Amino acid sequence: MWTRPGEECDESGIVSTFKAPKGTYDLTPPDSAKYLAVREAIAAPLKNSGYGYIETPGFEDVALFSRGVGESTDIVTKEMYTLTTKGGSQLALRPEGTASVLRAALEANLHKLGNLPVKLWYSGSYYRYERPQKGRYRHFSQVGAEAIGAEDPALDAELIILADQAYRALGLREFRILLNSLGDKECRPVYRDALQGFLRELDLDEETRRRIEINPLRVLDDKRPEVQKQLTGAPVLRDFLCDACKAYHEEVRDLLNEAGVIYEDDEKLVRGLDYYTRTTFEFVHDGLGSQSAVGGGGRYDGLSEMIGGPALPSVGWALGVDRTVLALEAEGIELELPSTTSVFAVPLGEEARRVLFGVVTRLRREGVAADFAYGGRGLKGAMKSANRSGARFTIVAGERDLAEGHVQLKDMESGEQTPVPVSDVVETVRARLA
RNA sequence: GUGGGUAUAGCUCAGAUGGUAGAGCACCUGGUUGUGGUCCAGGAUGUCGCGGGUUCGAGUCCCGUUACUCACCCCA
Repeated sequence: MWTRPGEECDESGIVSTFKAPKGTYDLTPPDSAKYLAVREAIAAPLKNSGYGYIETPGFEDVALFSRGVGESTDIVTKEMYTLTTKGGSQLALRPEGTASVLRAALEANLHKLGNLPVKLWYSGSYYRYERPQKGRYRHFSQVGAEAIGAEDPALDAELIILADQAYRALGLREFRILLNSLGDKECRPVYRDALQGFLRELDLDEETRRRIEINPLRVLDDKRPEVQKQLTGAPVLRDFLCDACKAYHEEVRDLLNEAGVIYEDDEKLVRGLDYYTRTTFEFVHDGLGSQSAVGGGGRYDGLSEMIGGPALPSVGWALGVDRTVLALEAEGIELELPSTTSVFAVPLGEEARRVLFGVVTRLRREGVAADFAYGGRGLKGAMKSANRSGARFTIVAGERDLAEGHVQLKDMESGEQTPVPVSDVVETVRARLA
């Protein structure tokens, strides 16, 4: 029994090929460039608005998530990748970013350095054990932002405005912003009771009835028509908001209006993480199929205390990188990514090889993106590589040219080729690229 | 966890009623012994997902299995 590279045999002799694990995928060139650009586009407005970069481990104590995200959520009860270390610690691959970032900020005492709110942004991989489908993967990528330690409607508005700005900068137009307030620890429990009373009278399956007792607000989100039909006339959270929550929410809405950000009030928007209070919002895109949320977030005034910290009212969001890329594709948007290579060198023969390799090295040291025809292909093949590289210029040289002390500099757009002395190549190229 | 769909060349896919595989794109070679992108001519490529069954004969029919995919659920 033999195998090809990337294949292995099991004991029965069956050949299998290694593949990315279920629900994951690899980012490879050229598509990977799009993901980098999306991450950068989302991060840019944050960097420009006082948010500092934070990076936390890919795994945390399980209890951080079960206490933070919430025991009643599917994320914690069904979707975490958990493991026990050799030392007996219970860890989980992070299913979301907020709890980790807050934990790290508390641990580093960032909130004691003065200057609240602490504004942070991050970018990384997250893991949830779910049945994969379009836009939903077991390993996914988010860029997030958190503003910790201030209760100020302008902060809620700022974050929504920055996300809106990021999406618009990417060229997205067909996304919608859904906005709601979930109330606080004063008014939400009253609403919860009223809603439970209403829901218990309905004809629902067992699973949903269980949800009524654990997290009744999420029943409002059920997509099944037979459920939605019964929900007409359900008590609406808006009617239960206390005066403080109402005023806060109105202020957020006013600020968004003044900023010209278009949003929709959606009193059924609840979101699946337990820590949210007051402002919640979601960015949805209708071109993605079932997984329409490209980003979401909200205020989480109680989370810090839930994980053992002081009272630190905070607000944040996370945007899905994978889903944002899907949204771009759905709108047919091609990002204008600059060519990665400016100059491509094609040597003919051994001596030219050494000379041009030196030229390429000098170009790179001068900050010019340059590449080289490796592997000894023929001239034709090397020119093909030059063309594929997207380089504006190709440098060709063989014995004939070197004998005269120059190389051929070819403009790949016009096809024009001119001899340039070897000693002047770097300067000439820099001048013509400028 | 529950349901549906799909699986043929590197990619996208065609192969009514069973008769042992095709297109477009991509790739390679030549036209141009030192020049890409256009054009012309030519060329290579498949255990038809895997295992079993029916049949003289299976890419095609039946059973099983795996993978992928979409939707429910959940969410970024």
